[in-house]
Amino acid sequence: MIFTTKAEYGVRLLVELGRQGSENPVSLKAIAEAEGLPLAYLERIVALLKKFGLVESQRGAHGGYSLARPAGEITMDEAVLALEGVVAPMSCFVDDSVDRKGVLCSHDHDAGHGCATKLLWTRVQGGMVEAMRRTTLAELIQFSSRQTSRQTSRQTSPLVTING
Amino acid sequence: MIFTTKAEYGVRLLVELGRQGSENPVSLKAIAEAEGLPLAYLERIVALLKKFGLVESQRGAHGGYSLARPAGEITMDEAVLALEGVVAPMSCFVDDSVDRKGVLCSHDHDAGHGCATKLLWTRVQGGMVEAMRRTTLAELIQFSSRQTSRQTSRQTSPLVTING
DNA sequence: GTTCATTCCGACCGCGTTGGTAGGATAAGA
DNA sequence: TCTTATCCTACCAACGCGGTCGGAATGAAC
Repeated sequence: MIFTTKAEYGVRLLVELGRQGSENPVSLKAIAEAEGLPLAYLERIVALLKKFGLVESQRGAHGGYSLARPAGEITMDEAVLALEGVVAPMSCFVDDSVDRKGVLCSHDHDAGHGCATKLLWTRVQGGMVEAMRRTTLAELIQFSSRQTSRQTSRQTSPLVTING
Repeated sequence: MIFTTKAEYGVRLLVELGRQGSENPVSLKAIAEAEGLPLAYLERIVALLKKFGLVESQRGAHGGYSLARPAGEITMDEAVLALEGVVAPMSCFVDDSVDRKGVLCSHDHDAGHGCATKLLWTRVQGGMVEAMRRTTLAELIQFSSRQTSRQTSRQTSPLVTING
């Protein structure tokens, strides 16, 4: 499994928050009951989202959480980054779009030829990040509302079956 | 981290195998020493590749492993599938390109609206699988050979930095 | 100003997976 | 028959995950 339940629960939490509108903050208890998730665990998860500035909190009675921005301006790469930390295919993987020293890798001992897997992990990460960046929270809210009705015709990516 | 060292070691093993040409089989010991990887662990990893039909083995003295197919015909989605098993973003994620029942998800209890994260995970998996399918073993071999020379100009995907 | 609902915070903990190791059985060339 | 290699199973420590617990701080309501 790629992501942990932090990403799953956290995104669902965001969706639930966005679904409520932006009137008054929603308590975690309400969300936990609506989604059937453990409250104490959700507390720790929402802290990640707050630290990253995706949600705002109101303490005390009638307090709760609300989106810090409109759902259309929250992309999933932000959310997942906040929830899971840096998403990298491999522990040795360092994105060298910043520091261009060629191949930064713990396996550089095999002198002569560089890290053989670098190209692969770069592409994989690129594909994932691109998919997350073009998905907004607003889309997820809309998607989860019109479920079970008609089939979503606009399939953005060809969806190759891997587990079949 | 998305993948475990199985994928890392396994792909490096394949690259090393492809680099040797297809004359006679290469022993794991040679690969382990070349890549600085634990031999006993490599044995278990190569077993996965063999079970999936990506490598062939020759037992006994002067035995070893060799690619079952030309490197250009081995795509990385096969390799990763053999090494890591089914790659899914989330444990509840089921690819419904086969069985179209709408949203198959363990979180279907929230009646009315479907699984909110389904769209996201579908896109993420699609992006990953696509990236792996278009990457052949031959590419990795070629890539790892011309390392440290000039910069690879043809960057297939825009590679957005996420950990910056 | 007490009460209650809520966010906030840190410690704890069982469990499964990961990344190895150990030891041997089997096969085949010299 | 010795050596080199694949094969196979069991074992193990360390770590992360998913979750709980207990208790602060905070603020609205009465």
